[in-house]
Amino acid sequence: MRLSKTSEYALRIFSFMINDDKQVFSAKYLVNNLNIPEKYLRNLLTKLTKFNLIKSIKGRDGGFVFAKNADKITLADIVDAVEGMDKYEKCILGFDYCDEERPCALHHRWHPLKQQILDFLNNTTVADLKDKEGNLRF
Amino acid sequence: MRLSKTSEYALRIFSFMINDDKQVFSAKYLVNNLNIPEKYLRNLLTKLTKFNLIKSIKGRDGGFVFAKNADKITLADIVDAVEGMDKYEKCILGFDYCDEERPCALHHRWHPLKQQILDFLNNTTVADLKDKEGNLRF
DNA sequence: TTTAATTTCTATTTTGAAGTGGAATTTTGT
DNA sequence: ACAAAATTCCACTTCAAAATAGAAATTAAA
Ligand code: SF4
Ligand code: SF4
Repeated sequence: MRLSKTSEYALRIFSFMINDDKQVFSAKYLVNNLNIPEKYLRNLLTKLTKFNLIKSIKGRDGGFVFAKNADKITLADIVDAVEGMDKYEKCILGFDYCDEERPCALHHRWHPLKQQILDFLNNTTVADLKDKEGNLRF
Repeated sequence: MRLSKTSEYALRIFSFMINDDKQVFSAKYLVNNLNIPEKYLRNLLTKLTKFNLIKSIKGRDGGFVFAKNADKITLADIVDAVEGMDKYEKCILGFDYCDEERPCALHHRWHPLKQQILDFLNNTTVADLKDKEGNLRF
């Protein structure tokens, strides 16, 4: 699998937030803890805000909080906001259209696997990223 | 899944070749049948030649043929030649390293799926792309 | 031997993702 | 009111993938 780098960044932001005790996460705090270029991370946070995945609190002692409950934010939501999910729903051979009636030679082998990937992205939520054993990395 | 566009092109080349009766495929013939920019396709063909997946026959009436039996060419071989398989073996969160002892929060859910994808790429060969029902698209 | 049909080489341009820079704006604590 | 701490906005740069361009080299048919 190959998500865009920006999607990886975004997932790591949520993975970090759900596993940290803080309530409000300032950009500075995230910069210090995630290994992401400062400016790029700040832009990304703004972007995620616009897609209503996180909320921003401006001004002193401000920062970012989840915009909704963590179990309502799926990985697909995040990827979709950042780079769009379209690519992942399309053909592996890059054809313009896809006719289920007359599929390409890879269809039978690829389709079930692709479906599993989409299910994974659609059904895994940020809440699922919470470390329950206190042993994980994020 | 998201292969690079160039990998998609490459897969389509092989998918087309295995399903066409011709023995030798000139670049011109491929250009006419695959929807790929001419110059880009030509460059790609020489690249695939260098990786010994196809062989080139120069001069008049020349073209390209499989360099080995189609069931010895895996999808992973093709992707690896074109863009490298590294990315697909790495972490979904983009961490620099991956410690199996202390994995990230997604590991348990993602790893089996990733393994299936790698198996798919490693075990599917060009021969598998052959249309046996005379009904497929390529 | 000539010629036409090919592949090959080297270089450049375009495009979109990733990354950077700095000023403007908002809000809260004091 | 003031200043500090934060987000937001707009513009620019860098980098790699994708696409393009044209000349050179190779070969076999006629
Ligand atoms: S037929 Fe299936 S595998 Fe082939 S391009 Fe369409 S969706 Fe993809
Ligand atoms: S722990 Fe597993 S899922 Fe997480 S980065 Fe490593 S390989 Fe990927």
